[in-house]
Amino acid sequence: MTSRRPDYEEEADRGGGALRKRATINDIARLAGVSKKTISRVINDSPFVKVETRDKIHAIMKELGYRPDPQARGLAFRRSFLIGMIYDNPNPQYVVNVQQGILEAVRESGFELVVHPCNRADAGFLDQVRTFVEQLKLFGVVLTPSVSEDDDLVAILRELDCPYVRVASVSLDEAERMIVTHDADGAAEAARHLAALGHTRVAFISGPPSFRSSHERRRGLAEGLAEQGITLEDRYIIEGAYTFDSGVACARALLAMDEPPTAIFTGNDEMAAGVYTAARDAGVSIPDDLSVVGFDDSPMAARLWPPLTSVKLPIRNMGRFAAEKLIDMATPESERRTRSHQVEPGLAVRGSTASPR
Amino acid sequence: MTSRRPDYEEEADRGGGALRKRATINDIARLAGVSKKTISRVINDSPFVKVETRDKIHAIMKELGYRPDPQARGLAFRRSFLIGMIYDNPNPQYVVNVQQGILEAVRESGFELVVHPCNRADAGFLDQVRTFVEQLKLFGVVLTPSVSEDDDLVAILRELDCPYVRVASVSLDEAERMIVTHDADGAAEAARHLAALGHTRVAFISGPPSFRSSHERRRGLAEGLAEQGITLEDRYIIEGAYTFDSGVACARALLAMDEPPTAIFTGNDEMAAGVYTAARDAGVSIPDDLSVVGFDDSPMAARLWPPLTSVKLPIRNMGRFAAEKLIDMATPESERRTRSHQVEPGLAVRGSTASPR
DNA sequence: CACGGCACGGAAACCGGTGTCATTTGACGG
DNA sequence: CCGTCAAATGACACCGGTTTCCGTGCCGTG
Repeated sequence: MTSRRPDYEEEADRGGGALRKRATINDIARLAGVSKKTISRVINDSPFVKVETRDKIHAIMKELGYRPDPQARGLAFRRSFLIGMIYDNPNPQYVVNVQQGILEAVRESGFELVVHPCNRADAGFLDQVRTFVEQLKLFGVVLTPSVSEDDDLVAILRELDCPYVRVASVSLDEAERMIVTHDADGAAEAARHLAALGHTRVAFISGPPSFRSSHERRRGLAEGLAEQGITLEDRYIIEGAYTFDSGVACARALLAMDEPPTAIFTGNDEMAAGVYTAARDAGVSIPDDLSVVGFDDSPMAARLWPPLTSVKLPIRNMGRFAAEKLIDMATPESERRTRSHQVEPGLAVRGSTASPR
Repeated sequence: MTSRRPDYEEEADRGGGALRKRATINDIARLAGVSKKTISRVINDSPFVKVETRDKIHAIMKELGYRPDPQARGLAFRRSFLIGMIYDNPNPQYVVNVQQGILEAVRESGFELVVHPCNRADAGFLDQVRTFVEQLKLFGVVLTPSVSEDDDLVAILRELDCPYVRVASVSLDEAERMIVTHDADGAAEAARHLAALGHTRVAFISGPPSFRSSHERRRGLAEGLAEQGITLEDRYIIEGAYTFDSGVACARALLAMDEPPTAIFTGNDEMAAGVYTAARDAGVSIPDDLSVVGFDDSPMAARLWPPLTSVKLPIRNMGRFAAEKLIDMATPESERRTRSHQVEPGLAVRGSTASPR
């Protein structure tokens, strides 16, 4: 039973001094000459309040700078006004982008964002997430890969009656609860690009197999190449971890092969950066000796030299859209602004790809 | 009065189904055969409870998986169990690093982290932050540059009786509330490094003047150079914005000078990456024609080519230390593990610096 | 035997809102 | 003028804890 203890003092003068106490619902009720309940109705936009009454109450609220206490409301509602972001992605760049998007949507909504990293490999993973959601009585959560693919986790969220939106490379749930990134399509586009340049020995450095995206991106690549009559050979498929270091290691292995690939497609830009480093160490020139294509089109892609060709994913928008969907679940359909939440990958062609020698 | 409205339904069946209701303090009291008050005492680690009673109650709590409701406790305490991170840094890499550090400390403490970006240039900036802190009744906040340097903001936090820790380049408050990064020392070390290599025409691309660190880093650079009898000339000082694009623009301007600098020190690594791009466009080779030193030693520094020499700041630890200090404020001094929270900058020397021709 | 500190108990109020259900108000038809 | 019915509002318990303000055994001490 861990618990925050307020430096125990059973009955003591809690200092505090002359804090101008904030107005409460009772104050407003008294001043307006109505009951608490009516104030509550106004707070919650009940249609059963006379317009004049409502306006008058609004005026009083404004004058006193009154804002209902989220904690008290939450206690009664059995629900807080916090949105959670649950993630286990080893790539900080990805995380911060999604987060920015969520914050954009959250900022104008009155909710706040609680971030919660986790590790699916931990023994108590599910319990830990359950505790997080249950204790905070989260209003909803955004799940990013790979936790977004965890059906056990989703089952818990359903049990807890906690709304969620999953960001994933393929659809795993009702459309209402999904932001689908169609990774395979993006990878296929990269494949077509490489094939058009004349590459036939194409390698793939995947992310960890626990990420659905790893498989989707490989599948897309393989299918895109197959369209052009090219085979993605098993010997050219190697498993990374979505980290820079793993990219270096995998690229090293590929470049050391008797018949090394002429192009490497990586599961994300972090690993592509690793390929750059390994190539330099091996005296292999990009793009002359080796073409490289990344995935995500993170800010880093344009900063590398040569600038990295990369499958473009609107990661930030994905976060924004996910949060908007969540917030929409709380908005009456009538007031919901219809907005499109389609995510389509593209390909940003830069200097890291060229025809093989 | 913006407010989350639960799709109004005054009296409706809120679905929910057969949710196994969680145990409350009353259940525990009944089962333990004691009063609520005693349970409350146990929750808050009151010393006025017999050991056996406490153990027995703990056992019952454990069996029922009881966890006191933070919302209810918060309502009574007039305080939540959330820690806020307030930032306005334009560099996402910096933000995500601090955040990771905070999360490390927070994870094992029972608190949760709410992130709150903001913009000091906004008209309602102070009110907005006040609302954030007041509404959430934050347990405490971590302030990062440049909002950490805003005394008006701090005044509000004091008024709201909200504990805070400021991360800044110089001490601005009592030691208990500061994580000081001594940016000037780091910059001075970079200056000595460049001087030792024989550079005399050294330029500085600063961050925005609203960041104290911009001035500190310049000061440190100037002083370090002065030690070696070198002057940091005004014409070589140029103002960036801590962003990649600003780095490109500033470097372009510097390289176009009649007598361009032989070395550029940038306020952060993002801008250093911009210098790389501008140098390439101008046909200037790093480090042969131009030495570059960054600040932060972000992961990107090692990925650039040539790898970037950079002043090393333990950004992640800064976040961790800040959060630990905050949490310490809630821990009785007796139980506080004494830990050192010193931050010392260093210099990671890599391939982007060499003697001028 | 009086006294004081420890370890609790009990009832009620409180924190600041919401849900339930009853009651009042006003407009309208007869 | 009265009955009716929907609209508008109120009284009261409740959400899950904490605090207040007493009490009461129990035990050790002088």
